[in-house]
Amino acid sequence: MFALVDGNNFYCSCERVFQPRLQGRPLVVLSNNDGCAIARSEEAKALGIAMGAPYFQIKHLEKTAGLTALSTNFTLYGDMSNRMMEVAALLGPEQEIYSIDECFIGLHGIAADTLTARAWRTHRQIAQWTGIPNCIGIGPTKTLAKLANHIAKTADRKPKPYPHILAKVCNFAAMNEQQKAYLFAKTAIGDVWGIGRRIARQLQTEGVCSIADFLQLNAATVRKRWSVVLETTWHELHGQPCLQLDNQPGPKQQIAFTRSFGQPVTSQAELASAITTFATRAAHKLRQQHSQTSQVVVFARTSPFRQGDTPYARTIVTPLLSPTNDTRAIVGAALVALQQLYRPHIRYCKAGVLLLGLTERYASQSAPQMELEWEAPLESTSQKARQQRLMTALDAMANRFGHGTVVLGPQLSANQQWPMRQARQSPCYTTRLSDIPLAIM
DNA sequence: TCTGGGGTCCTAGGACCC
DNA sequence: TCTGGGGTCCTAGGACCC
Repeated sequence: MFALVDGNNFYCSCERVFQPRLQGRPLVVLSNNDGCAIARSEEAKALGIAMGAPYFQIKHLEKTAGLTALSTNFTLYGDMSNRMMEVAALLGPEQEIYSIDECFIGLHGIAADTLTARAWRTHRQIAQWTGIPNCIGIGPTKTLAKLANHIAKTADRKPKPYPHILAKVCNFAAMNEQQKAYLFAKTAIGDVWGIGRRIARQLQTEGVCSIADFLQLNAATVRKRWSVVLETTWHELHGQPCLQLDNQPGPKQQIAFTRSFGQPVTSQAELASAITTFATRAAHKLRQQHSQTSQVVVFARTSPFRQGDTPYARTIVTPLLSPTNDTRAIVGAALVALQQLYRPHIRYCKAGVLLLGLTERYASQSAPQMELEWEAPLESTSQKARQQRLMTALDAMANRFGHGTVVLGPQLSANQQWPMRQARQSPCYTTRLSDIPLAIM
């Protein structure tokens, strides 16, 4: 058995913990650059604000409907997430942290008839100890646990189609076949984890609208007509587990640092400044997980929304001679790519750096890829050691004093217009001494 | 005027091998 | 004029997730 624990409207709920005046009122948290709504309170949803709605289209609701819009504060959300996960972990012996606001819990060894009561206790503990409202779904597969969680959330806020008794905590294992059949018939196929808009539309044109319809299909047909991925979902919905709990995720296989610009960027120096920053940050992430990269990808593009601008988008992949974790080598490769990519008179609105072909820095089994080079000898061991000490020092300064305390030259070469707009960010209540809230007795 | 960021997995097709 | 069969590895692109 699996449980899925999920914080409701997570970013909004984190803000409300420290600003109780936002309780019961429409609230959205905006994406970077205060671009669009990426989290909405129930009251904001009731105003008809869609996920991803551009801020400039909903701004008027601040005056007319009491809407509050906040910039993202990932430091706060990350810390609140850690606290929620610690409490959620008490539900069972194993935990997979699936995203910032949800985790799977492996429930093996726990008596089936105690599961629902146990989940209710965890639900209340998370609410009481962290202030985050949450829902818990339980099922014999991960997909069914996700589905149970979806039902628990929906039943909590709407009277239809699910009975209110399933609100907040929903346990498939505690239901009889008739009850399950009712829920499968009432749930749209697109609400299932792993079935996105594309596949849902294709299924609907074949007359498959509900989960019940989908379960009627033949597994082989599903695989042939769609994919092995969808067949997995089919088995999981039938109660046959295919997806394991992954409680020890390995290092990431790719690392990205990309940003939209607050204002369009046209000059090469400014773009080089941005790319240098992005590559520096990506290299920092790379070292934090003790990896090295063998491919640096740089892209830049115009806005898909601005009509009248000449559309332009290019991606350049640069393979490296040998894997590295050195910021200077990664920035160097990225800037060479930028020279090939750059065109004047283009209004760039988004750019990024991706690191691919990641390997473990200290992998003992395999010998590292070496350079075949006649002229210059390979870097000496002492050079490598010095280089690593330099990177360690850079990371220590970034971690202690912040990114941008020490930077490579190209990052400074332009008056930086590209940093993000974040006009309305809340304090880092839980992670910065000066931001800790005061309780006046 | 103003529209996010960071991931994973699978598959088809090309390059290359013997 | 006529030109095999069976593999692996890599990459780009598409689908999905939060």
